[in-house]
Amino acid sequence: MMKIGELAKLTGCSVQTIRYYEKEKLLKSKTRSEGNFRLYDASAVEQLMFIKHCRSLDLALSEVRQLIELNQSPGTHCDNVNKMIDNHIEQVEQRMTELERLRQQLTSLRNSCSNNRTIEECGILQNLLAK
Amino acid sequence: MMKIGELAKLTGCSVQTIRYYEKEKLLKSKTRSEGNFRLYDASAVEQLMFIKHCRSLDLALSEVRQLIELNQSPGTHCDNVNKMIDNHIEQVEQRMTELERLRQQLTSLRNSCSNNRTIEECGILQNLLAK
DNA sequence: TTAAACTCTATAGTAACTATAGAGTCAAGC
DNA sequence: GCTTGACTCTATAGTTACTATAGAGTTTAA
Repeated sequence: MMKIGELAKLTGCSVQTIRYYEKEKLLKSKTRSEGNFRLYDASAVEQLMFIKHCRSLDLALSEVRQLIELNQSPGTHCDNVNKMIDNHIEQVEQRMTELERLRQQLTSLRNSCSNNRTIEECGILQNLLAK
Repeated sequence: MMKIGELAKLTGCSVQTIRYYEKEKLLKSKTRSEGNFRLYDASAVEQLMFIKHCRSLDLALSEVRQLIELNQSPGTHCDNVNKMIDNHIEQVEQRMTELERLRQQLTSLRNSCSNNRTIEECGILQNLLAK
């Protein structure tokens, strides 16, 4: 059994994050020491790495919570897992489209000003102020 | 002079947002009515549209605040404006790169599962749980 | 005059943490 | 046995740009 600091080191999560996940009911320590310290076993490392992996894919904690719950019913269909990932891919693609449009707007704005101008002459500010 | 509701309608901002911008020192009403209602003139519409325009480009309110301040010194150089936009473009491009990587990972994850499987067989969960 | 529509301030909630404060626990060295 | 330092505990506030109340006061139209 290890204390929270060791779990943090093993997983690369911060101690506060682990406590936060506990508060959010994503990970619980099975026992406490006499001095009220959280104690974890190897399965906690697995569970936390699972969360970390999900987060690296930008899944929300609410989605991670759903996945953990789904994982408790091994016999049921996994359609909802597939749907979640499909949704997520769609969101990512939508955001990419938005950012591409944004990039074009910003680039065109940037091109409206050259160096060595004054605030008064600044093409960028003129554009932002227009209409 | 108009009240906050009319300003909101003219600019497409919500009433609460306008009050929030005031709190954040981005926009102040010059006077109040006898009954303590905020009163605005045409220049407030301009100022608010400026903020809205900046926000549509995803500039942070702190950056908008800087731009407003810069705009008060017409004679100085506008290098900082240009730099801000350059920085912003860089951030957008960086985020796009991240999202592209994410999209690939999610797609590959999605391909690891087909329909009509159980949670136990789910390729996605297996991947997420793996080491 | 009364009801509806509007406005005011202040406060809490959102997401996923991070960063304190102030107190308690534990292990090592003297 | 005592102290020091490293660690842990809970609780709370801060981050960003709003949104959504609550509870009170103001104004306008019927």
